[in-house]
Amino acid sequence: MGKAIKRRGLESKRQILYTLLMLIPIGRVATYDSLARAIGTSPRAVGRLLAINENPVIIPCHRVVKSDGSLGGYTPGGSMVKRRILELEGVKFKGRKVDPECIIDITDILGINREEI
DNA sequence: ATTTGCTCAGCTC
DNA sequence: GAGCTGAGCAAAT
Repeated sequence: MGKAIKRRGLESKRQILYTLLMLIPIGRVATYDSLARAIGTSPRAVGRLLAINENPVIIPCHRVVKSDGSLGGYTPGGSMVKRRILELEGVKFKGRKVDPECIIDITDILGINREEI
């Protein structure tokens, strides 16, 4: 399985993105950049995909934050709600930003999936 | 910590 | 086919 991504249409990327989102552990958050690199696109594209997505219930888009730890955007409800959800998940906040320790790289998840657990 | 500029991808005209 | 907008990023101040 090395290359998980192939040059498919948007469909493929979206699918993968959703999967990765669901792979993010509770109490942790991933960055747009990480996801973008994972699926082979740019951070903005990820944001766009998340924005257009219409099932926030099964898609934990709230677990995606900016590289700086800032919340970024959140269409259903706003950043306020996003922060609230994250806190509920157990994510610690450092003032206005997410605690760096709670931010994980998606590649790390894949790594531990292969070695540990 | 805050501000500015740039970049990349998707969407619209 | 060309232009605009944006759920961001990086660098500079």
